[in-house]
Amino acid sequence: MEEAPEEPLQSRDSWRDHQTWITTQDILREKLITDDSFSWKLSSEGEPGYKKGEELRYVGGVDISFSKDDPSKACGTLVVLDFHTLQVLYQDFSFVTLQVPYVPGFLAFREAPVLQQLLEKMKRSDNPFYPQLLMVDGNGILHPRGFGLACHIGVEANLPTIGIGKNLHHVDGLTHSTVRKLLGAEENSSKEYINLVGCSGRIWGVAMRSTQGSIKPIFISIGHMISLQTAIMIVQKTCKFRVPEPIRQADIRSRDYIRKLEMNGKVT
DNA sequence: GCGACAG
DNA sequence: ATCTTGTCGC
Repeated sequence: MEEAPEEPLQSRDSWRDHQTWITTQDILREKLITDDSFSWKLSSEGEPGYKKGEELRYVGGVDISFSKDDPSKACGTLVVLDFHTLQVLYQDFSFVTLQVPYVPGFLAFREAPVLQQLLEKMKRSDNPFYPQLLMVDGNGILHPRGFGLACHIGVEANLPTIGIGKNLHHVDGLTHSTVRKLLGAEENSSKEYINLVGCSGRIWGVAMRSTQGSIKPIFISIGHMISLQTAIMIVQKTCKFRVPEPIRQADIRSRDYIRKLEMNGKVT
């Protein structure tokens, strides 16, 4: 007669968190700026009356890598590159234990805190290399509620951001096969990128062949305070390989950092 | 109903 | 995200 089915306590809690997260995203999204809203210029050449120091120079990149032994141990990384030379001017790491799980659509609640802390540390110390623009390993508005990790960090740090996805997050009917079809289409064969138009007609970003002849695209979407057109241009100018340098350097150095820790047995 | 689903 | 070597080609 003991028929009371085991109350799924954990699912009740995670449902509550889930709703809180959605509310948070909806509130923060009201502050999102989706066009160019920065003081620097892209091409200072020939611009009448531009002031030196106003052009884009410091481009940041953030990424997180994980321990292979303990998936909750992670290394958040922030790098800043010179926009023109693509040389790394600054790097910083934060080794942390993450308590929040990865849930598709809620990546920011897992990864944003560490990355924001790295930005904050740089700003507090008035570091001259503080980024004028940040590229994020994860999507911007290409997200179920139009507010991915890049938007989240952009709004909370009040910084222009661009979202870079290495895989497509299925949104508004966009699928892997949709993109394959579009990129493979004859009329698009010469284009470097194609708009990601969902069933609703909304443009969520672009799929870009960042390297000549590369099959696997990257997915660019706006984060905060930047237009898609400008974002595309900047990504193109920072791509030596498939992934733009700020993201790639953050990724490489982040893995390197965590690998060295594991070598010294500091993780396990 | 089942599966898909950034990192 | 992470587990993983060599290998084919410019």
